[in-house]
Amino acid sequence: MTCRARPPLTRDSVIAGAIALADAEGIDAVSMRALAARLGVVPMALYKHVGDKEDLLDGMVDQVIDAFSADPEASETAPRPEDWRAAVRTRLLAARATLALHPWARRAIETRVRRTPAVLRHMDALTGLLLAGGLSADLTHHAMHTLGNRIWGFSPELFNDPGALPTSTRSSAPEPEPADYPAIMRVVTDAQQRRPGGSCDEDYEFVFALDLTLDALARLAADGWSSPA
Amino acid sequence: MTCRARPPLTRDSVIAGAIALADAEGIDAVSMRALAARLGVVPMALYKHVGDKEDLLDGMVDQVIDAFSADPEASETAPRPEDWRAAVRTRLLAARATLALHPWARRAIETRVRRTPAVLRHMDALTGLLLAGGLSADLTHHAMHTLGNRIWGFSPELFNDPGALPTSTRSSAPEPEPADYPAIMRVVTDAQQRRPGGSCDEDYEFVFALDLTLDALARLAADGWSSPA
DNA sequence: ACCTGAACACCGTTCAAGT
DNA sequence: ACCTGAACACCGTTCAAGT
Repeated sequence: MTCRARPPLTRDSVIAGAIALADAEGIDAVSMRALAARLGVVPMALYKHVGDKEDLLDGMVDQVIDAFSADPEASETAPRPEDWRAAVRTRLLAARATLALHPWARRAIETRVRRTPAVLRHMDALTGLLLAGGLSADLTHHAMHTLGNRIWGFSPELFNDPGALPTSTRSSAPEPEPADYPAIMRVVTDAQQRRPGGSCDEDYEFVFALDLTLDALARLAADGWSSPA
Repeated sequence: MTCRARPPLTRDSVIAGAIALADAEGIDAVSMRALAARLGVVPMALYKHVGDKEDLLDGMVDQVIDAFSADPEASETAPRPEDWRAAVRTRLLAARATLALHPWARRAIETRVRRTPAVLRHMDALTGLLLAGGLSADLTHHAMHTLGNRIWGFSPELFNDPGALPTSTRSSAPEPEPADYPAIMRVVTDAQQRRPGGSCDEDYEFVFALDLTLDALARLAADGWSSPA
């Protein structure tokens, strides 16, 4: 006899379970076995719904990106093509807001190699905004590369240890002394005076880099930049 | 009786072995057990020289970065502080050349969280070039964040599948049709006409983004930019 | 000081079988 | 169609022991 009615698994419910697990316990806790246990099922049951673990991770990223690539509001926020900078900015900040809900997604996106539908949809929307803004196809291409991972709403982590900056190897060798890195210390000291909390304001750095890039691209576009050779 | 004289392991030789293994078979082939086998030793012998696998990976990244953070020529190439843009450019292209020899290093760097001595040395040298060039500590800080992973000589991968662009989920759902992504197709078609090989010229994209960023920073510095509020 | 052997608690994935 | 059980070939790491 069937003991308890359990809604049958689907690809989406398996992926949603994996996202919930990653949100709760981090991406390292997402193993096929742990996910199966959480869904009240034997590990092998998952393989009817996802091809393998890579496919599961692709699905997780796709489902998260869907939240902003589906894009309910982008059509309202970019009525005029000449506002492409504002439109791009809005879209990338929306991506950033979504990603903030799923801290594991940043690293997961970096390691994905497959281009899933939601990923393509977001990239296409962004590319479309640049083209509509009057950038040439060539300049648009370079613009996408220059934006890089910032199209997903995150910047690379630079000083990424929470808290203290200089950390060292576990064994051997001289411990890194602050005095050995005077230039870094000067910058860090300045930043700490400006922001007593201590570490970097990642949101500010994201916007700074984004606006710097968009400004520079707008200038190239206005100058009628075209590829050398 | 000792059968064959084997030079005793050291931390550096263990790490060098891991780098050789990663170069030959990829980073996924680097397991403690496979590395031990390659070094003709039992897995547990490694733990006398590295703390754990994380420490091994930190060591690998550190040893690779050492190749350009040790920096024999940088002192010659940046004699005049006002040439900071050229000096930064040279240093990052050197980093890129080193990284090209170790394709696995890109992903390894992205996942590292520890700041090892060679990492700090490179960051400090770069920070120093910007400060010497007359950028304020604050602007230098934002510059480092803006450069992001490009300080290690790589850009984020955007269309990173070798060959064809649109790839899909393994199962279910509509296969992504090129027609669904008209903006991407326009850009890709344009790029392919320009470069019949097909895919992106990663070297060109790296330099494009780097110069765009350096130009924009130089302009801010010349305008005496300072942080709002 | 440096290396070994056996064991523990995990992985992802296959295959053949159940309902 | 969907799920199960047992097994395979791996992991990283601990502990107590060897030389």
